[in-house]
Amino acid sequence: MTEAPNKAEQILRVAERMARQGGYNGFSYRDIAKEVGIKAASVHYHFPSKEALGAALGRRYTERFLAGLGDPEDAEVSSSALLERYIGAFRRALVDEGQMCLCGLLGAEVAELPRPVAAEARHFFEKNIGWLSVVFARAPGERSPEQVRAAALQVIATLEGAMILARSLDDPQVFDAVTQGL
Amino acid sequence: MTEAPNKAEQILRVAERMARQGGYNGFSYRDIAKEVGIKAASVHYHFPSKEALGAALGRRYTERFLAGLGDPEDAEVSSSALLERYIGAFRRALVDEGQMCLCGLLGAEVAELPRPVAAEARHFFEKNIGWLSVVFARAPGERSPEQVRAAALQVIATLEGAMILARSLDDPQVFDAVTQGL
DNA sequence: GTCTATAATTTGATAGAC
DNA sequence: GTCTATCAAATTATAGAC
Repeated sequence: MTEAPNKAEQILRVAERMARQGGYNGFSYRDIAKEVGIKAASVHYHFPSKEALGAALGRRYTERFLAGLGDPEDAEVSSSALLERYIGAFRRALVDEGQMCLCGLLGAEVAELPRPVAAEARHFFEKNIGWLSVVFARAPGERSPEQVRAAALQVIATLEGAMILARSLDDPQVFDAVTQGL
Repeated sequence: MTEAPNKAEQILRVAERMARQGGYNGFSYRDIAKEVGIKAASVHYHFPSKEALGAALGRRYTERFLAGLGDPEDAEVSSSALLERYIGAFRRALVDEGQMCLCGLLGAEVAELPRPVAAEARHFFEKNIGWLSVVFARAPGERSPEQVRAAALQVIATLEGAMILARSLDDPQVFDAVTQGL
């Protein structure tokens, strides 16, 4: 059974969905409140400022995303299977949830975001680079740390771009056409 | 000599720069007016609605971007040189101008954009796919139309993602690390 | 924790004078 | 073409009652 989520959790869920459609400026306290079934002032009780809410969204998204990926050092799973798992995480977000990667969208807007929110977007990517670097370091073949990092950056960039393309062209198959190259 | 731009052109320039930093909801008529040196009401004379302004921004950006790429069938230039030119166009936008690709940012926000604006973002990508497909069809080697299109999609996705990553990590070298894989 | 009430500002947009 | 004046609505945020 899924526990009945508390209000803070409900707010985060609703806000995340909205942020992943329209970005940081694409949702308001009133929008969230209406959907959660409370008043905007009550949202401020849980998240005093929008900047705090935005940062909480980014933090939560990063934690959940990384938890879903599992341990990149797991000896039971091959490095190629881990890469497939990584790609699958983005694919699910796009195809099943019908949404953009939260931190991909925030990253695109990063120049105009409050610092704490921008910091969370950056943190998401640093963590993702770390995870993929472990995977690529495990894969057979000789590679320098720079090459490992570059490979990680290439995968992340391709996936974020694939989501943008698939959504702009309104065609989920575009995502698969792009990722077949990974 | 550069001609003194008329007001509509000045508005478009200022608005584009703002949109490429913060997205469609990241600029206002007042912001633009202030920088151009007129009043917000005067901006409405040139662009009656924000949706119309947003669509004009996308159209203009796409035209300028494609014009800068030149003819993909130019026999004087090799297909590999054309690909480098394509990558260079994104690199300049990021490194020299310090900005995101307008349509990459709009594409990320596409789910919450007014239809005419979303249509321009889509149009940008369709045109880019067309341009790159001509280049890849010219390159040596046997490829199906599907493979050509997939290669084009992969390049575009990688470049848009590379911009997001480089900006989020505040490190232009990330762009080069990603594109060395193309 | 949630509410009402309200503040202060910003937003996109229009009417009409010049 | 640009202005002043104005609008209605939306925005983030706070104070204080319950």
